[in-house]
Amino acid sequence: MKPLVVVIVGPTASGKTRLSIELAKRFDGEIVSADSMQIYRSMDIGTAKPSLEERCGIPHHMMDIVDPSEEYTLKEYLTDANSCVQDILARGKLPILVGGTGLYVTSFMNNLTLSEESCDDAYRDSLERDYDSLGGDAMLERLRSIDPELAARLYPKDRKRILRGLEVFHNTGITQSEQNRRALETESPYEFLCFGLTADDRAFLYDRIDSRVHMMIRDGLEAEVRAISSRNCSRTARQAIGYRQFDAYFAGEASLEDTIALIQKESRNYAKRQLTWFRRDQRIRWFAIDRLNFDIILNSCTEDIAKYTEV
RNA sequence: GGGGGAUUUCCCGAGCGGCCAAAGGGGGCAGACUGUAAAUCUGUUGUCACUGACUUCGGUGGUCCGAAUCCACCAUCCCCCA
Repeated sequence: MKPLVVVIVGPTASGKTRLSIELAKRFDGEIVSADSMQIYRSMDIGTAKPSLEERCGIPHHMMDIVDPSEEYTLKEYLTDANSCVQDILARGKLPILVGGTGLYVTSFMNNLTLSEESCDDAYRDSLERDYDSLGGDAMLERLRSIDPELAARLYPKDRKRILRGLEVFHNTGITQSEQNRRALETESPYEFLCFGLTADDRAFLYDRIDSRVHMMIRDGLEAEVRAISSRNCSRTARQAIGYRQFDAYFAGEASLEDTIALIQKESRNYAKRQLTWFRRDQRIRWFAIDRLNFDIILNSCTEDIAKYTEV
């Protein structure tokens, strides 16, 4: 029988952290974060990292492992998270993968294995310059000549994916389409029990998001962002919601009130995208946080896990 | 008390007699997305029996073959003079 990994997903502010900690207590588990921003040190308030008290002594992995000045990508995540999980299992504990970064979670569950890629910053810069001067259509054509399958799926405006497609081929010598096929060939060595948190009433979730942003401000988000933005952030860390929105405010071009509203809005939009991503995954067992109270959800999850561990 | 301006679909905002269910933006909704993913991109957004019909552009009543667009009155808001 494959070792069990419990997975908890859902949009921001749906209560993943709380559920994961309670489950960890019950099953002697350890948390493996699947969050692309909680990876970063000193980005605590804005990424809603659980405090030490909240963690209740439960070990949390894949959090605070990288400095904001460093880039961090899927490839690294998969290697790091895998060794975390193996380590936890080796110690006889239950790994609980929890996070809202759909790409990370899905890739982990599907045991995506990516080939080595040597980074070429000069090439990347030249691609960006070409895109800006030649335009999206020309770059999409360029991609079509090496990876027609990928190009067929993209629009000229999708700068990021077009350039990434070209870059991957340049760095590895194999097209992204081909690699994606190969990457999915091996099945995961783990058995997953996957729980999803959602809300039947979207407004309910959005209210929680809005008030959570207010709490972050109250807890000192502004100072945290100030401290970080004085250093140079990597292009991945810079993408975090709750941080980049302060730029206009610090430049004196926006009020704090507007900044808060912007962060709330972007968080809501993000939650919507997370839901869209996770909704298509048939392995997830969903719980509506606005219909079921926390204990009911916790007990359902507990039963499911117990069922698996007894066997 | 007198003079001028405004009122548009969820919001902002264009439209100034037919090509207007009404540009554009925002927001919403839906979707895609397995190598920067809290990123990036796409579709949709009056109603319905949906290649057509119906109800919308503050209200009422007119002019006209035809009005969101012109006229009259009413309502509300803004500005200027007193």
